[in-house]
Amino acid sequence: MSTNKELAKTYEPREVEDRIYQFWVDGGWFHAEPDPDKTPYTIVIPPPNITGQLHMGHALDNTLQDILIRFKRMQGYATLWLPGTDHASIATEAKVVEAMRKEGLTKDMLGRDGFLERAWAWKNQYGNRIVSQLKKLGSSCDWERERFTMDEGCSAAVREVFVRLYDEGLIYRGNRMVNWCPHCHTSISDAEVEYEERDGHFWHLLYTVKETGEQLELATTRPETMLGDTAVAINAEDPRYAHLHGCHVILPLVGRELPIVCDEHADMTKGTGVVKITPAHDPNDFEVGRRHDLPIIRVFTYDGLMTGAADKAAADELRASGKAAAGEPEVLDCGKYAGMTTAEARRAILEDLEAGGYLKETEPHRHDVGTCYRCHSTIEPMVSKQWFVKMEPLAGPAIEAVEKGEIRFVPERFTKNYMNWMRGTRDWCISRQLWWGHQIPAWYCDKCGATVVSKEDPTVCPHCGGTLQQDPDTLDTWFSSALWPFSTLGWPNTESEDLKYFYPTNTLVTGYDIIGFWVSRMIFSGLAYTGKAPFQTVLIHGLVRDSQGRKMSKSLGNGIDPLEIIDQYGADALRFMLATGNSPGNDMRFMNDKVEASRNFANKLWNAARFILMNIGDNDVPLTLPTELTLEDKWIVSRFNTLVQAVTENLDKFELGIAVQKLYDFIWDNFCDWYIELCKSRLQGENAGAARQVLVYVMTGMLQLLHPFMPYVTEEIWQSLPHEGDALMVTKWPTYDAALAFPEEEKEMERIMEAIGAIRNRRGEMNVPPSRKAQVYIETSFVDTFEKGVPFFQRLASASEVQIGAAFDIPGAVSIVTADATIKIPLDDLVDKAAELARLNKEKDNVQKQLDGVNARLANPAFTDKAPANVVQTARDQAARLQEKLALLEQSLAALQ
RNA sequence: GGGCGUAUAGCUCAGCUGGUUAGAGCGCCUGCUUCACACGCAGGAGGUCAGCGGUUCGAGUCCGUUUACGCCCACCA
Repeated sequence: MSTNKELAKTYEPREVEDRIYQFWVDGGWFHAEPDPDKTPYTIVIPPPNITGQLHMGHALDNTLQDILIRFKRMQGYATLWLPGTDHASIATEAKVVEAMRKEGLTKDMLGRDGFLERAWAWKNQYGNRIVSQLKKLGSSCDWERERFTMDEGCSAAVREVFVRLYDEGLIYRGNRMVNWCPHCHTSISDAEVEYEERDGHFWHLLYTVKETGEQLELATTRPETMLGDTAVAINAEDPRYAHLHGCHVILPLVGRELPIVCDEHADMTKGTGVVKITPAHDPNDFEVGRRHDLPIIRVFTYDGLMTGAADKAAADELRASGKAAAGEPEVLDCGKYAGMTTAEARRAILEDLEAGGYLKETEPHRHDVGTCYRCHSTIEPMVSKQWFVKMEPLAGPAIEAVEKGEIRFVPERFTKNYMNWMRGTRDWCISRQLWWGHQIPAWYCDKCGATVVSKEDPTVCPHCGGTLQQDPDTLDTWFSSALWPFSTLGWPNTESEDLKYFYPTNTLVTGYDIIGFWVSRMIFSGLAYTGKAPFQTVLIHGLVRDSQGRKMSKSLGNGIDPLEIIDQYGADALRFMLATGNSPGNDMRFMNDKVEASRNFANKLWNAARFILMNIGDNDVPLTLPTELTLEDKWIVSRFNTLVQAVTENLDKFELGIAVQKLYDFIWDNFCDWYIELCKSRLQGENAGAARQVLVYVMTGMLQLLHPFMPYVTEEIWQSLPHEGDALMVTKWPTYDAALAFPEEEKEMERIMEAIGAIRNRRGEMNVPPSRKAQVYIETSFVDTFEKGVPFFQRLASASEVQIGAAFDIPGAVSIVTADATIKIPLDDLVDKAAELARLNKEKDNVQKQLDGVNARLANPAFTDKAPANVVQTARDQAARLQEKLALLEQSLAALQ
């Protein structure tokens, strides 16, 4: 079937993309089903947040995935690219709260159910935006399988895992030090804390020793925590304070008596060697507190204010009721400081300390401050009752799987990154004080205080029949993301056909910035719950930066909208640009020039197709190669054959940037600049049919190889060329064919091309316009080869007539020497004899220099003995060629004089 | 304090397991209304591959070291 039609002079992506995308969708070619006759190839998408808008990072990530998927699909795999979105608990909740705020509403006013209703409405309204944006990019996802981290299946998987881990003792609840974001009003995991360097101070305080009356100097960066101090630590080995063992200090402003404890945490070499201990608000101090069984006194509220009488009363009441869990902190009524923000309290406390003579010194100090990854508020370390996943038993197998090579990172260096993360990680705080997300499947009995953890919602307490309250908290978003590779395929139903067929997945494509957040958690989750590594290869890419190398960010306003780029240059140009000049794991800069170059390339291809179509006209073109191939046919076919092999290999090795470069070079340089030009004379003559066949054959092959990178333009062209089948995207990927390798013809053709290049070069240097044709005499021992090239010299080297022979006596002619021939062109009137002489001499020197170099190597026995035979042979051949060229140059020089 | 990355043409970057004279795009210079394409064609200039040392017959590529920049991790009062 062929559907020839006129193509516009320039490629107009806007008129093509949506139509082609719809055509693919209608064809059902994105959809995958388990097929016993095929091998599966699966990628699960890193689910973008429903709050998100497509940014360059998504564009890169999804372009890479689509390239791999389209490649594998054409190779005949049962290819599944499973799409979906992430509920993004904190981000979404913040958006919904913000929208409510504008209406004067708060969460508390709506209540949990009312709030969730609004959140779902928000999700339904905006959650699909990113999906439609992914489609714009050309992503060939199986949209029939689109998933959401809070859909029924994913939620079931979450509960299954939670209950299982709880039963195995790997999930526990307790009062621990967590990172508290006062702004988002929730705990966050260690991974979600970002450290920022900020200016601060060391405040040197004086605490009076009760027993001796001496003043103990200690430094702190956070004086507002002093109200919660429950001890002062010194090092047992410190001779300066040996006499204070067992003594006490009086806490300034508060008057509380604190023990002086000996603890390794106190470092003799730092400051005065004395540290104040605030177990409720510092991770180190918390540990010191546990070692010495110190009271934990909380002085901040969860809103980041100083605690007051009401807070204390609430805590005391809990305590009195007997329901307080182990390690439940006491709460201080901060008196005059109550209700202040921590920053206000810091100022007030410092003033009071100074007034009381307790502040010895203030010293400027830069230090790292933990901030919330979302809102960048300063994190308050707080003792709080949260749910945790015990990491150590899970990390072991996850480390092993990578060590054993079951999972491979590309590039490999990120293995180290992963290992560091896995080895160093502490227990994972998974509870969040949010409503949007998976509510923790734990219930507490009002009556007997029992904790019930269950997959199904229980109605009454199984122990005493009392009423149950479900834990109000939700799970960390990453808890469900961690299950994504299998929860989306039907797990926990292990009989699911999809799960059996498509899992484990093959390749995970993501940025290095979420190895800790996501990749590592998927790995230990997959191993723990399915017994299998969730994927074989993790292809890591870098960040897309702005043209100055800065991270694209909202606050800088330097982000570039991929959709605008698509609108302006086309999705193919954007994709091609993102895949070009980039190696795995490295950051890249976004530059308009690069997109433009890619757009130009798409247009080049388009015009090559136009040329072919124009020459096809009404003729039928068989989709095979003609029986008789000319020299130039064999050259391009053989080169293409090599290209197929190279590109396939590169793609198999995830060297997408290299593959795309080879395609670019072949299409532009070999095919357009040479082969099409070489064909032109033949297309006018009787042999045009064969030329058309080869043109269509090679063009079709190029379209196939390029399709994963530039799906739209290739499909559009393919549809207008003679073709078989419904769509380029489901044609069979080309394979190397030994019968189409013509190394001899390639060499012959290159001799001719070199000669043409040399002539152009000379004419260019002499500023001879192409319109001035000239006779060309070729002295060569490759007469047959050059005979075949006569029309090429005429068309591409401005030759009028071409003579080929052993020797020509053309007095005053310009002479051009290649390794295979001396070319003489009578352009007497244009020749500056002196310049000609100088040029020939210069070239002779150059050749001589090269020859000397090669000869020196060949004369070195160490080289000839130790270097591989083919390398030595190459050097010998080269020496021979140079020798020959030198001789020809000398002849030309002699003739000139 | 650990770990990692980058340093190649004016700019942005490729260069996989070491092997002829190190490549591309953009920019620059010279020509060209050549019947696909000026989003084009032909030609050209431009690089001691950050410095130093080493391994090797041979190093942009491997090893060591120095410098500059960037990133990640780490509880440092």
